[in-house]
Amino acid sequence: MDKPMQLDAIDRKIIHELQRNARISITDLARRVGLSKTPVAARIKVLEDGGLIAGYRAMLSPIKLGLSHVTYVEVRLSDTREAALSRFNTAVRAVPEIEECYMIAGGFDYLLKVRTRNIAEYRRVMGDQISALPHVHATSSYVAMEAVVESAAVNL
Amino acid sequence: MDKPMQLDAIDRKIIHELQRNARISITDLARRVGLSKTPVAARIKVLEDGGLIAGYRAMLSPIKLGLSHVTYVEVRLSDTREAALSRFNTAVRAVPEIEECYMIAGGFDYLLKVRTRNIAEYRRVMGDQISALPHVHATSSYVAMEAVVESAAVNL
DNA sequence: CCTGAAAAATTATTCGC
DNA sequence: GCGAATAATTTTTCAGG
Repeated sequence: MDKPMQLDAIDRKIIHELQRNARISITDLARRVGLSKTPVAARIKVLEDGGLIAGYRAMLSPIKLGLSHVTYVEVRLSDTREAALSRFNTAVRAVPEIEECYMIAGGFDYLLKVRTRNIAEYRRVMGDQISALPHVHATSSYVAMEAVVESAAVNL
Repeated sequence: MDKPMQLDAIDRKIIHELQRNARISITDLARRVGLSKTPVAARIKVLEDGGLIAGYRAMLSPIKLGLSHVTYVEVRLSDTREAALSRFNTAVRAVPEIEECYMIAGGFDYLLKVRTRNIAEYRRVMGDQISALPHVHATSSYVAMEAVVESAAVNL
């Protein structure tokens, strides 16, 4: 699961279309990329089996779900040895409100993106879940006021 | 496009399944939520028309695409009047390497998530695109070393 | 490696209940 | 909302270049 795959122009067109609409039929897709259905179906299978296409997902509107509160949380750990980092990573993955988590260069900090229904729920998640993550030493919260670009497609 | 929709338990099951696999058939979906196909198809249409389901997208592996470099950029503007913010927002949406952009409370800062092929490309994007965004006064970059949680599903 | 058409399998839709 | 029947598409397969 780590090396880039070799893609030609047609593969790129295919993933571009599938990123725009995961439910497009092979018939439609073949027409758009200028090939017949047979090779298009075969290429999709290669892309899926190779892990480049990791799945197909419905995009849900957070606002329509009432999940409009986004906060970024900077986390500093008290222990940054490998075992501690590993424990932290595992625990983070078990908190569903954490939509993203990256380890940041420079002092072994983490940046979390947390999505909740409102501030009250955010406080609860912060107090109950995030503060309780292993080895957390300090946190700083940055509240989002407006989503200018949200979960954009990957730039091909 | 702004008020939360009213959902019952079955709607929630439907969107949960579609978030897991956008290509599931109505036949399968109906079986999983314990209803017949007719009402499931009707519910999906309501969810789509209401904007809760915003679309269906193939999830691509950034690593397999060779797009493994993630940087968060904190941006401070020199002008935070409404017209300036609006200009900035519009310009941000035109940069495909910017995957996310939120306006952050407290001093009208922005937080960008930028994805590139490598550091060299990041420097180019930073120099050519981000620095050139309207009213940018200063930026700070935070390089991600590891993706612990990446583009997780929305927590239902 | 692709084409094109035929065949086989599924799927979505439309009813009356 | 159910379930069967219809109708429409879709995926797969295969011979041929």
